[in-house]
Amino acid sequence: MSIRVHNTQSGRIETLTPIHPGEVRIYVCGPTVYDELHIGNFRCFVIFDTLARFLRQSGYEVTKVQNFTDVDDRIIAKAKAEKISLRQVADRYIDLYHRDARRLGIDEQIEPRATDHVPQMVAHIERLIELGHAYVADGSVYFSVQSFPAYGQLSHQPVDERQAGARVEVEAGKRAPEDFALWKSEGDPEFSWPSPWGWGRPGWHIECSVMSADHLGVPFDIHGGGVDLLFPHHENEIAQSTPLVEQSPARIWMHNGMLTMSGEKMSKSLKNTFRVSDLLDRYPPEAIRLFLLSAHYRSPLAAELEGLDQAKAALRRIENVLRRLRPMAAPSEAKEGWDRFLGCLADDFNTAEAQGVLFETVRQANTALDNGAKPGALGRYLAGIEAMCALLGVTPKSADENADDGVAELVLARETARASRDFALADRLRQQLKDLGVVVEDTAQGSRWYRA
RNA sequence: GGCGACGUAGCCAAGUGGUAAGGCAGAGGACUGCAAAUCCUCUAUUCCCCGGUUCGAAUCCGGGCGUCGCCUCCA
Repeated sequence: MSIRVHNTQSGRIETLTPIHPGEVRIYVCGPTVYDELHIGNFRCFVIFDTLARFLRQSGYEVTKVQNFTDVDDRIIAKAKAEKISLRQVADRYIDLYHRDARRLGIDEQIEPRATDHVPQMVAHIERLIELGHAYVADGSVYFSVQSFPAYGQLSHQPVDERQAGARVEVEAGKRAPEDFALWKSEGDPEFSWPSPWGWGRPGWHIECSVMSADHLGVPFDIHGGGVDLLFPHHENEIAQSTPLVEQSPARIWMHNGMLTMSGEKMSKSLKNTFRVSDLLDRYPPEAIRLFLLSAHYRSPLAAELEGLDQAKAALRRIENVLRRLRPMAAPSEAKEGWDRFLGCLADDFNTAEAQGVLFETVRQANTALDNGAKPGALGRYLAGIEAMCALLGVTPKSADENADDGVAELVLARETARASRDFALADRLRQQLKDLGVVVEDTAQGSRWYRA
């Protein structure tokens, strides 16, 4: 099955044709680690994590890189304020990222740090100067946008029309206002690295060009990130990478839409963010993933608590059907719904439509269960639902039902009481179990219980 | 001002020419000692508004209105 995705650069949905057959190489713009991340940041990471799972499932070997930008004005400001090193600030937020990412089920990936690639950045910048695309001014180096006629191709925005109404950064040394810094002169040795142009630190965009080339080779297949990075970040990445390899560094540029709050983009500056760690206190991580994947990745998604509540309820529906299915189903190679599900994802990674297939399959499985279907048929449903959940990363954790705390005995005692129609005792035992956090369900096959 | 999206039920959200997926919430019914779970039916004759193209449009075209994003740090 061919996989089609939207490429911002062409503005079209294109068939993914890996540069190296059988292998897909992805670079995702990771976080700048100056603070704890919010759920909006994670929308991007969860989307591309899920995309990688889908590609692996489709038979590709996937190499995925998601960087940490660990040098930046805000990180430096924090380090100065707290009188600690740049590295210490970055480490702190990288650790917090990992804590949240692990809980949200983000798979292992290559996670390079900008400050570990400074020599490569210097070499890259030197080459740009040699090629006449960059110039030195007062110890800083700037990319000359004028030297790159294709500038604006990604954001579809001609350079000269971009400036009306826009605040143009006035920076001494720049030859043209649209030029951007590759290397910034920096006096404080605590926050700078040696270079042919004196002590300094990398400009914003260069780290992604260098790390993607370093870890994936250029060109690579997919470059991902939030649509807010389209301009100028990705535009600048293309400008500074293309001259060295004579082609755009990435074949396909994918951009996810913003998570919004009360109609506005969620962002630190608007102070309308939810920290992932706070949400994880209230919602299971699988519900958060289900929520983040409930809209098409290119659409904006409204992050209201109500949406999370709905996702939590939807997750419970999955939990319930799995609990019903597992004891009844025979192992199965065939997976109900699976092909349709993959088809949705192959069509510009439509996770919203794919979730539709998942829940349709859930309903069919429940119907089959109600109608007393054979273990083989139930197995197909179980295998399908489990596979779909696993790909989306929303498989509910099954409670540990083996803990030796007398629950099994209580459940058994209650069943005995029910059998002798001593409902008063049965109800007392139900309450006792409930106090232990255990829910008992009576079914035709006997009592079933789980920890709520 | 420029560029780009979007506007589908109470809420979230698919669907890009053939007569409205899915989830949540709500109502009724079935099942049930209780409870839960589950199933069935119902909840948008209609997809922001107005024109146009077409046998036929939520889907294409034109014009409005509204919302959002980017142009400045930003996933």
